[in-house]
Amino acid sequence: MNTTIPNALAAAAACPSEGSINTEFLQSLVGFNARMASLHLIDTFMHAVAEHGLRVVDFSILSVVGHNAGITSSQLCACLNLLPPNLVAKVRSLEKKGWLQRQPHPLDGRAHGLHLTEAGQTLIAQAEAEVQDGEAKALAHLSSKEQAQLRQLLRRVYQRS
Amino acid sequence: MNTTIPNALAAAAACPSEGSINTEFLQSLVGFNARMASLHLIDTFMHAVAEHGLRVVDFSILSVVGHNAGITSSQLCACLNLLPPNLVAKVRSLEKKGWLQRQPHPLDGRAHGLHLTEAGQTLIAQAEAEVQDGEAKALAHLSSKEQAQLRQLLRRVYQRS
DNA sequence: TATTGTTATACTCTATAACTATA
DNA sequence: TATAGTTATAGAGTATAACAATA
Repeated sequence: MNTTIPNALAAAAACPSEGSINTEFLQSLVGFNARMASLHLIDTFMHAVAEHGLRVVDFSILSVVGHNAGITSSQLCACLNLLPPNLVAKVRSLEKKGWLQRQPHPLDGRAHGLHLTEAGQTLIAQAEAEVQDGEAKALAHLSSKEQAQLRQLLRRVYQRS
Repeated sequence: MNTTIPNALAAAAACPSEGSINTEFLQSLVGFNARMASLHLIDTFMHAVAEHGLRVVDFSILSVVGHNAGITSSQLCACLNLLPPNLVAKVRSLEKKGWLQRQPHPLDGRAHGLHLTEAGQTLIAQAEAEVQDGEAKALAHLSSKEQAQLRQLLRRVYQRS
């Protein structure tokens, strides 16, 4: 007998259609959802900071230095989850662009204190406002209570756990 | 007059100490917190899957293919946020290791349906259990209600926003 | 014409080992 | 001996343009 049509139908049934893809397991993982959400959000403000010639990490560095004048590289690495060798080039390029300065550390001859220049302060003030604005738009469908809840839960995931 | 000591004190005061670093601005961003949380969580189960010779993305690929036999590369790319050229080498290496198979697509001559081998099914079943277990331990300090809340909020961030 | 999968390629990110200057 | 910063380097991740085969 002719089994061509039934087999074809069975084969077609075995092909997940566009909307029917099951990602149930991955979606059950907080880690997967956190990664997808961070990619989505970071993508939104990557374009904003890119207009200033900044990468996302550059933005984070300038922001932390701006709020912590004199911070050292190793302290920056600790709070941004960076490795020291990978920070060197970043600092050098931000210095070259006139936004960051390294000054001798007053208490430790091995270290350098990081400081923003005036141009750096102007830049980061504007960039922070833009980033804040961009995130607000990307999260407009969540209430501010939900946003606060989300921030707090995420912080508890990675702090002293 | 001697201003050495006061200046040194002023300089020392300008050096943020270990615990006093202000990351208030970054912590106010959901995107920053999501990224830190995802890095933390993914790090915990990266070691688990690495013992099977898998990267995190390899794990995601095998898991999705396992739950969606016959899925195409472009569908995989869409749901895992990958670019087609970067999937090619991944699929090839998983095929070479005997966990994945490409079969001619029954309805579209351009495409291939992806399927797990028996070895792939065994592997992913074990890896999924290990990953689930690892995440449960990493999130043990959050109640299951809080974990569910977190998952749901994160999903709303990146889905149809 | 549009789409699937692919090659080639470049750039960025991440990680490790080893060195120097100072503590 | 330990730590801050650095160099060199390797490997993984991410991005774009261009092409062949098929729809």
